Amino acid sequence: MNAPAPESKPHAYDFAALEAKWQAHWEAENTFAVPNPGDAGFNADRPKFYVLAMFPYPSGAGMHMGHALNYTSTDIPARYQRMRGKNVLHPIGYDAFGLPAEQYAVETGTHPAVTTQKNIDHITHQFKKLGIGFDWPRELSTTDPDYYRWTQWVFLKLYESYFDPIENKALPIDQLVAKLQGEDYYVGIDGQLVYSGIAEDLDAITGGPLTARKWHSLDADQQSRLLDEYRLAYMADVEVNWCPGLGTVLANEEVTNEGRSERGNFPVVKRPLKQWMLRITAYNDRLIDDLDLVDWPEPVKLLQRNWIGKSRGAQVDFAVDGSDEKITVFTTRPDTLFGATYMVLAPEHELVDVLTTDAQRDAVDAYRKQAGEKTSVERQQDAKEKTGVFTGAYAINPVNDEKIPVWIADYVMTGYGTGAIMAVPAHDERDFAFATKFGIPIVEVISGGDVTRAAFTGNGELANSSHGGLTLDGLDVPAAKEHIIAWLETHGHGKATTNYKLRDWLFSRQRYWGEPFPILHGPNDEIVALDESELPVELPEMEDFKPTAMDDPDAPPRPPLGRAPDSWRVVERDGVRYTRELNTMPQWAGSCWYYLRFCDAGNDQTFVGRDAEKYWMVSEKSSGGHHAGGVDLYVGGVEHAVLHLLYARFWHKVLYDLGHVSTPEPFGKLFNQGYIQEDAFKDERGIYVDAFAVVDEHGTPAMQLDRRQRAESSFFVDGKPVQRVFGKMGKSLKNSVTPDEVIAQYGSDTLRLFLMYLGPLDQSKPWNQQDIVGVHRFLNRLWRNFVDEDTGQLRVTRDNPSDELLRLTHRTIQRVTDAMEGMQFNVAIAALIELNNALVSIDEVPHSVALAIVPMLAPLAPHIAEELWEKLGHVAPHTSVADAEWPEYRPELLVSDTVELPVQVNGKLRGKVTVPADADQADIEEAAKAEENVALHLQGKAIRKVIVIPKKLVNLVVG
RNA sequence: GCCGGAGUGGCGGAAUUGGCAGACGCGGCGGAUUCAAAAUCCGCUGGUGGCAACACCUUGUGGGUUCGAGUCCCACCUCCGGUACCA
Repeated sequence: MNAPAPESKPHAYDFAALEAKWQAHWEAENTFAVPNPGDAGFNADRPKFYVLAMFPYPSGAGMHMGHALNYTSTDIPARYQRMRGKNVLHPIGYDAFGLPAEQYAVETGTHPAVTTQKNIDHITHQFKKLGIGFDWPRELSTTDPDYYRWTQWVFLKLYESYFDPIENKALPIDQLVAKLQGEDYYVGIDGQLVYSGIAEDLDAITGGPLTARKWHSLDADQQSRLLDEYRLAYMADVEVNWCPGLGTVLANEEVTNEGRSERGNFPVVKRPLKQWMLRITAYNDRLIDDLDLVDWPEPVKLLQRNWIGKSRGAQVDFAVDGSDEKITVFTTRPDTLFGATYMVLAPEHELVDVLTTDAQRDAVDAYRKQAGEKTSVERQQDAKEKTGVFTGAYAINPVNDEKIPVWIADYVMTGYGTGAIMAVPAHDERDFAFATKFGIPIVEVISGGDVTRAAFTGNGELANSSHGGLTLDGLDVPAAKEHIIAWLETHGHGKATTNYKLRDWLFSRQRYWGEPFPILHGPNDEIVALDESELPVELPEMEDFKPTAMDDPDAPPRPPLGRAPDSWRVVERDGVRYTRELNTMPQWAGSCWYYLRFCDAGNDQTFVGRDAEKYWMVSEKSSGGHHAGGVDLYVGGVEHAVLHLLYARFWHKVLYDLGHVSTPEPFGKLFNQGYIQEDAFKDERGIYVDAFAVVDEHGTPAMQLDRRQRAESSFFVDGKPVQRVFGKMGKSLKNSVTPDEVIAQYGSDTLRLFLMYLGPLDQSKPWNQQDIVGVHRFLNRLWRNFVDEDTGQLRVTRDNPSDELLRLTHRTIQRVTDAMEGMQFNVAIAALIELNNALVSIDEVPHSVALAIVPMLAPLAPHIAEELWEKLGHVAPHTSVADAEWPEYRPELLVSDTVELPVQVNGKLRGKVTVPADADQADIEEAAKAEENVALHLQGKAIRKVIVIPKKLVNLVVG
């Protein structure tokens, strides 16, 4: 890229100098640090505005254009709201734990803390070069012990709490113990708690006096295990994605569709391991219901609802022929029970071994082995071609006592429902495909389709559904559901239930670079939580923090902290040797509550001070009860729609239940900004071409060279077709531009404007480098309108603007203000350009126009706005434009005695009339008919109807 | 397959929410400056016809509601994103 041409004029727009000047000023003055309630300088009269961009992972590559877009898009509303007179909290931090830093450290032999700090310094410098107005004193990193001390503290709160089913909220576990001691609860079947106050028929619910027990009848070990069943943080044997090659478990999203690790491409196997889990499923309903409280994009809410996946249906018990076992299934279609012609268990289902007959054992074992080795891609391919094997066992359909075969098949999964289904081939597409393949009977129980050809899943009238005293025939689907569920419940064959897709959150990682758990393990496997006063548990210094890779997928995991020195690993208390928990928390942990820490980042007494939390998190609207409060504007990519945003809501609700925060939801308003796409292009020889010399028309990208390139190169030809490659941004693909390069060439004001001008903020759009000159020209033109480039004199006059300019100015104020409120920064910039273009032809800018345009520019292009504001000199020296008032839209200035109306004939514009503003309809009608061009078009035709929309238009209907 | 989002000039995109479609920018064309180019500045630029004034056409396709539709309703097509045997 060419260096900027040397400026010939002594007072030309020198972005490099003035940006450096104002960045130094903001830094020296701490302009964007905002005081908390109780601090010096805190102004309680101002409303608050808490705006937050999802904090970055500080990678070695530094900031890319997506980051620049994200943080500019919060800086603009932050500066705008500040000018609207609010106390604005706009903080920044770093989500710095995680695998990339650890891997980089392993490769280079540098400690992750060192590389992390280096990366943070780099990105911090880039933020400052971009001119983002962050509240720097509140800066934090999740890797800082002063921060993760409180992450550990929240974990303790989770561990020390349970979810009370009656109160529908988290309570301290002590309260559960008190209730159990007070005999408010029985311990029923499977250890579930039964509240004695609501149990009318206790025996039925608790499984009878033999299984229902009181707290005191349990020994100490049983008591503690029972409590563990209820804690929000608990240890359990769970099926996890175990990656032997990396020596760690992986989250689902870290596993590719091919069943391999995203990093390193190692095989990943399912295996049961004892891991920490968080009971997010206790909050299923509240996580769904409270979405109504927040102002989020509907698609994101929907994504979360689908992710939680609530479905209502019934549990039905099927007796097994010749056995005491029963198979429990979940179904959303209990109305089709009479059409159940076989059962399917997931291959991993615990009853498979018990039920399989000797004759079928070999076939079943072979199938299970093969199913277990299937990758998810193969499973997907099997979605059409069903596989399975008969176990030899038969179940008994409770509604008609018919014997139906029990199969195993991998189209039924362990993870959902009970891992077993009743199969109704007539009314379920998957069952239909399976039954057709294996010759299982298809019984139609709902009319309306042709079940010899395809499953019918719609509503219709029940048929073939009578046996004994039970009949569903003639009912429609919803009525049949209701009827059959009542029947199942009275006959003890099942009950209405609700099922969720969401699983509890696997919270252990076998990694070094994460938060250590505040947990000790005793010699008898007992779990001991540390006391708050013992936090933080700092990561030990270690030479070798590499995860242990292994070949044997069944070998026990060996987390890196297992190699920590004994001084860290072993804790002695009262002569008993305890070992610290050796796993660390996943990367999501730190981001679950960072927005709270920003309210009171320096507090070393508590995770967030009461008053600070109340001030920043409780919005004015939330007192009305229709708004959840929380962060006023949270901006980030949709990729976090279900993970981070769900996890954070869960933690927040626990903290809310326990009385530590004031709002039920963390993020009142969410805005998803789009991605910047970085296309790359190859020509026919497979050689990457400069992405900036490619135009894309109708999806067929082709070379388009500008005049200079055409002159220079005989090799590349205009119109030569090239192939689009969706490659990663990078030098090798010739499509990479860093913010630093653009800032060096055009300045950060230009970059900021350009990023916003690319298109609507919530849409993804390609980086189109050649367009950048447009906004750069705008800033240059603006500068020239205000400053004489030869003398440096301000070209501003005290004269009043012309009516036309005054009108344009106020229309611009209105448009820019609306655009700011609606996050339509591209529209705001367009309006400012239009106003600025109107100034080109006049000698001097009227003072009143200057006082409108400069503040409006300030959130978007703050450096040049500061410089011009200072030159305007109508404010005290060293007062930042950031403290200027937003210009007021004064519609009364636009009121005119007359109004110009478009006149249409049959809906087509034929002329214009100017009438007095207070003209009545008859006057307007007369004027319209008299208009020259209109009269021409009327030409004697009869006017059938006249539509007059006051202050908008006149339409004459003829013919 | 299901769910969600979007289709407007050569391109990115505006359109006060039913009222002059194409703001603003890029690109293109023409001009100024320059020895020449880059950069910069000025003008023109949706399509078709016409020397012109002007006329007609135009918001993915087809229909509908309305005095009037890019905007609302119905059907369809295409692209992008999410998800995937969830019983």
